[in-house]
Amino acid sequence: APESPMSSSESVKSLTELVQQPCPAIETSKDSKPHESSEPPVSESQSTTPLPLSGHSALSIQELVAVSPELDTYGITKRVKEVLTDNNLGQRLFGETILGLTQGSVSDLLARPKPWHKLSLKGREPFVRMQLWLNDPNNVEKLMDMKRMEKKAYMKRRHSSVSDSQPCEPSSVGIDYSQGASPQPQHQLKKPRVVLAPEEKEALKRAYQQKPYPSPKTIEELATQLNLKTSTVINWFHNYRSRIRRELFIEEIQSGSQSQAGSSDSPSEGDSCDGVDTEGPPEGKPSGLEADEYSNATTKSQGGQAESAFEAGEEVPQDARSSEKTESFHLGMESLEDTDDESRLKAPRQSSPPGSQSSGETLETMPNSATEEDASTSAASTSVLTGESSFKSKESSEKILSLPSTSSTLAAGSQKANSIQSLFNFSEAVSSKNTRDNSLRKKKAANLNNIIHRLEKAASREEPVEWEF
DNA sequence: TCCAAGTCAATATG
DNA sequence: CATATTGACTTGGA
Repeated sequence: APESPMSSSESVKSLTELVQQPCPAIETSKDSKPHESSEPPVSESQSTTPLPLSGHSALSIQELVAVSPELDTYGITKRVKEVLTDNNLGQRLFGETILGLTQGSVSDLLARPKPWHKLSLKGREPFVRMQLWLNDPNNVEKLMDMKRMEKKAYMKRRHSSVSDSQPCEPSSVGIDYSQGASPQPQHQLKKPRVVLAPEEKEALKRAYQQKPYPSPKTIEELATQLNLKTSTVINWFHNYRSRIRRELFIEEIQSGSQSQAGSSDSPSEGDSCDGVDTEGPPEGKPSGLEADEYSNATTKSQGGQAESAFEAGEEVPQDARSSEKTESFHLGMESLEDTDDESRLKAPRQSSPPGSQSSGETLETMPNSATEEDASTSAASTSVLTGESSFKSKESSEKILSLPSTSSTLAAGSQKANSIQSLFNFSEAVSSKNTRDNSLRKKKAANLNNIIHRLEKAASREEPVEWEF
């Protein structure tokens, strides 16, 4: 139903051609790459292409990816989703047989595709596979067959095990865990999977707002205070950072470039914070990707404040799990730093009440590298807290760095390609919904921290890095 | 070593 | 059942 008028179709061509007809005879056996030369070592490793790969061309997917023109990841996932739902094909089947990925990964990929230019070679692979699949006239049919086969196998199995009530057939490979006895005990060999409580996540998010890249010391403290393993805290930060980054990417795609300097959305602006963060559900685009998550610390400043947010958890030695914890602390965000030594500049008392205007600049400064931590922390956190106001500096910084925005200046081969897709410019299609401006803002603020971090890191270096935020 | 990018796989949700 | 979320792990780069 949703429109999908785009005249896309052709863009696809190029890739198809690359696949279908290039490579003449040259057989392969160990490849003798027809291309240039580079990278003599590595590459092969082995098979690398367990999947069908439509018609099995002589080229490996990796090679295809390497020569693939820029693809419209968003458009591809959109079409794949359509085809799958229209034909009642599940992500699991599709993922396992076409992409070689698990259901969860497919779900993620389809829901939040990253723009092509942000993907690594590895990350592009699934998209090339999807494109290939879309180009295959029998794609659906093949998958349907697979589905049937699976069902048949399943039926067969069921049939055979009918007799005994306990189909317990460890079957499969490997040494079964034999004396498992009752499936109750033991299992602990597989780790229970940590599940962070909402309060713990909140606390981590607050910590993130203050310092996206906590020092080992800070991490240690967080772990202790939240009663979590250090590795869990580290992993959480890694995951959170990269997931926030991804959210920013999709914003980038959806809101299309459009980054007109100048006026921008002046209205609103100051207000916002105020009360409730009314997540404007007003009207929604079809595909609801509302996922603001990552930023909803929502933190409307106010009240609370001071007091390291975690103080509470401190004196509760008993096991963390299940315990509700107090949860009381209102977003006190404030440096949880003081707990440790700390000394030198104390974070400004600053509670964040109204009027607290950010400390604008701060970036560009930071010349000295040593001691970073503190300085950046306070600066960053301050701006984050005040959110709105900090924008000023944000924009200025962007200017300084001249962000490339959509960049993606193709370059794929010599422009001769002409027909090569043009996708990727559906920009204004959906205009901007300043609805989520608020959350967007927070995300950007978070991203700013990231930028600052990288700037600092590069500060001690010369070379003209390539910044793309 | 740290980090980012990709994934997996357990488990939430629908 | 299917799809979405998410802590942990794997790779590869510096």
